[in-house]
Amino acid sequence: MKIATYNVNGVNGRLPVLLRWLQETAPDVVCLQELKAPDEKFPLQAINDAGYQAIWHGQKSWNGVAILSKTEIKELRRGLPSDPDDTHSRYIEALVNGIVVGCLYLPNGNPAPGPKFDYKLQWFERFTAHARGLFDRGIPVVLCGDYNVMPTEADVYKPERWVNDALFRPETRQAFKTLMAQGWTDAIRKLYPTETIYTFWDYFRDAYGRNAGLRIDHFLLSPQADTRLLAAGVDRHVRGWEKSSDHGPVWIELANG
DNA sequence: ATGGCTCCCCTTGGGAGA
Repeated sequence: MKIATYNVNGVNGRLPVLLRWLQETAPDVVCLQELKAPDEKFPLQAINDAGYQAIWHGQKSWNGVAILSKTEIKELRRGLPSDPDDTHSRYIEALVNGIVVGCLYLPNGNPAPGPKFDYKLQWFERFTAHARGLFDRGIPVVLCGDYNVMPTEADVYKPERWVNDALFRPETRQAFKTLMAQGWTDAIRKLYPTETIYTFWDYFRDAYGRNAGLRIDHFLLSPQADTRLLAAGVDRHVRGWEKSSDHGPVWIELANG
């Protein structure tokens, strides 16, 4: 069973690239972030025609998350618990094939310090509290998406340039560590502990051509999912396509349960 | 330190992204 995550940076502007990638790699489940579209503008017909069911949580202009699946998908929740006033569409969760799949788009948080950074850290705490509950259920859980965190210096092309950035500040890395301390497995780092692997290359200065990237899209696995991990990777070449997102798709392969 | 590029919007320049 192949599960992928892809920050599309605009689901409608990205539709040709998204469909091409779906056809080429045929994941069973796909988590999308940054739809940048309200619910009524989600391109359901094209996604159905590509062979996927979908649930989505949209928002005009910003954010927005979705889960696509080739098989039956049961929505478990949209939005995180504990802040009904949060208007950002950044989390959606479903049960697919006996696996809980959480799709997240963690806030960027720049500029830091400031209210946006505060919101990022608060969102991170709410997410970590929710993750605790999922972890304690003792079932296969996959939490994937754009975490907007480079966990270590190995995940940044030039760490010294990013020390004051909201994606790499000590508070942000500490929040990620606190989450991981619950017992989650970082799928990419488990299989490739020391390799340089990026999931994002910005649009400026030929960052992709220079491989000046960041690893910010992650797969966290509960122990019951981790024991089924067969493979993981980044579809790096997709970033080189015409009209690409600034992120590349990331995926894992799990053994059948 | 800045700005480079690309997305979105009741667009034509601004906010946000990372």
